[in-house]
Amino acid sequence: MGSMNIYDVARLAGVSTATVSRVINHSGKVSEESRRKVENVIAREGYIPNAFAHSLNTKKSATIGIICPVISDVNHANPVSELSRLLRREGFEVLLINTESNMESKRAFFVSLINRQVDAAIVIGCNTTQREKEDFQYAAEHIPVFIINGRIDGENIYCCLCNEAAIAREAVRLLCQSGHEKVLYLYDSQTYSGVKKLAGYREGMRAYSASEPIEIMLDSERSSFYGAAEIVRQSQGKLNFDAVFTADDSLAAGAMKALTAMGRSETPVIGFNNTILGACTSPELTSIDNHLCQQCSIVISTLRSVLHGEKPTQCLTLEGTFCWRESFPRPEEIPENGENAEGWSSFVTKT
Amino acid sequence: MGSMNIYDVARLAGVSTATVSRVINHSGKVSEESRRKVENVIAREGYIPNAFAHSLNTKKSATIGIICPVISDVNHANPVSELSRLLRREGFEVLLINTESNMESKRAFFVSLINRQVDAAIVIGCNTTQREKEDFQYAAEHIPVFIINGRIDGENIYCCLCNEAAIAREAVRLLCQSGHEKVLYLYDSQTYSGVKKLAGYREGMRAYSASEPIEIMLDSERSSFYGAAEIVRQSQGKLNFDAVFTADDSLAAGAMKALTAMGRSETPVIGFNNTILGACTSPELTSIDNHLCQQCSIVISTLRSVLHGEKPTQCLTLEGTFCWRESFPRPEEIPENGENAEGWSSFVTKT
DNA sequence: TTGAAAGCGCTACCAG
DNA sequence: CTGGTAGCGCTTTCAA
Repeated sequence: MGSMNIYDVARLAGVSTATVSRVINHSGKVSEESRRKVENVIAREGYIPNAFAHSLNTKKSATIGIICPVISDVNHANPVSELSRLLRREGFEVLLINTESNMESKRAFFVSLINRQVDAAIVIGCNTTQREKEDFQYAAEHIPVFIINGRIDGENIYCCLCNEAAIAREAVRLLCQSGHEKVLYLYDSQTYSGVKKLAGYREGMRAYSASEPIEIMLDSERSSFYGAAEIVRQSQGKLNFDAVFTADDSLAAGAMKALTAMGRSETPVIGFNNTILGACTSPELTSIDNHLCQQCSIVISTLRSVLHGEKPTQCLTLEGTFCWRESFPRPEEIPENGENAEGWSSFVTKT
Repeated sequence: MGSMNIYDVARLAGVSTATVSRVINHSGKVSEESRRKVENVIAREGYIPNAFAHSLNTKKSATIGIICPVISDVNHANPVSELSRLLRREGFEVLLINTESNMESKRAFFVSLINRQVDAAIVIGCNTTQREKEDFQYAAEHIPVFIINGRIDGENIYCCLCNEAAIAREAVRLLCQSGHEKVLYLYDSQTYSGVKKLAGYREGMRAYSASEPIEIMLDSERSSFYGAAEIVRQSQGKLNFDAVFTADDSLAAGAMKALTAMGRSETPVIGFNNTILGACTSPELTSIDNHLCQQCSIVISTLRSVLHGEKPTQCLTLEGTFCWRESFPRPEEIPENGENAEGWSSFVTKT
């Protein structure tokens, strides 16, 4: 049974608990014979050490907390999957907190993680409120905090994000310069990332379009797919747009569904986040990849170095890239004066 | 800083650690004045108790382990989301293990959870191998084990699942009786659930079709969407089928994509698991709902009663239901002799 | 209602 | 290389 402890093992193996501990943790010198005796007893009795007692001494739990807003959203599930894969490889377990909402205060979640002695917290996305900033700084007084696809500056806080504003602006440019200046923008989140995308859209419209921005913010509590479909359907005759750009593929998929039903399937549509949804729709969806997966591996390597006592760069930014599909095929290059739109590789910049 | 312990709080509040402990855990009698003093110190100093030291004494961690094969798969992300929501409501944290594969031995994962003293393990899906069975029974010697959408019998193991074989058989019946007897079945997993669906398909073909089963198992390591699309495309002129039934919506979506490209978009298609994918495709996908979400809440209530020392029913089975959409509209009812195909509600049966 | 003190299971230091 | 032992931070008798 599971009710065996290190004293039992020591007794059965005829050694001290100190020796058993050394064998279990591969620490210190142990004679071949002692090791063999201890390992035999452990295997025979099926002894499993108590990680709590261990951590109480070492002050390390080998556990990382991940805070994510909505794990059922593929944009969060993918990073959680990638992070847990990488963390397992490094010998960490994952304590997962699904906040179920973006805007709620994270204070209690951080307390929960600190209470459980996680070695670090990784947060997927963040907001732009003052409160959010304070919550992160509070947590960072106890444990290092890492942010994927979001940014908050502060001691002991490390971020990795995508320059989504720039690529959103670029998307608008391409839409406009291919003759579609009335770009409808659909979004449903006000996270850091959401704010940046919106800003990029607005900049793009200001720079390249003769018409005013046409933005619609959907209720983030509802399904983005159905919400977007409904909005586009209702826009019939009211809204005057000739292209659609969205903050997420699911919004784009919904919009396309409605457009097709309205006989406007030729309207250019660009989504965001490059999910599998884009391949399922017809026409297939052109989308923007914010390289979440790569952000994860960057964060993990930053985490590793922080836990080793180093002081790595606190904020890294990737550039987004287009994934061209049918809903807006790659346009002939229309270079902006002097600029070159090529080179949207996953180039890493320090800040 | 976080380096404060219960002794510091006791000293600052002018009471003993026992009293502080009582205040924190709302246990035992504490005078109003002592309580106030302690609470003030805790609030002022931002003291966060060490959950490990607590659990070392109480032998309860208020943590549940969830083992799921591939969290980036929406069929697993949804249950994890629902489970974590329900568990949080009950005061539990979640230790998440993403196994990244279905077939690997779960032994090490269980050990990891037991080592971390979780109060119970919830596993999403399971296999049918002898090894799997042994792993579960091993784990169940230490902690109660709960299975969502899978079944393994044994002491201290509790399951909730959907009668997927029955509804798969029913799907085949409806396809056949509406004039499509050459049903192609696409699948890519050999889990308990996968095996049952396949069995249902075979039974259905035996009972209602004049032709032999046409089954293709795809490589589960590859994308099911693209894999299915490729298989169907390659089947051109080789395979003779007039309907498609798949073990998952993503396979169905891929198949439909290929069918449309081949000018066969009128071919009936039925998917499984009723995901959002089905709404994005065109034509929209008829699918089967195995009520995973409901399974989660059943498992959580079972878990609650097990942790309270009760002995609830060990296995509960739900019936699946059809979600009718364009790819195979609800047929006029074609009752089997005497039977009635109505009533696919989420009826719960005991075993 | 309170506090002293003996653990919970394990680690790590120190002496041998 | 080994073992004795004093903690890690908290809970929980048991007496007061």
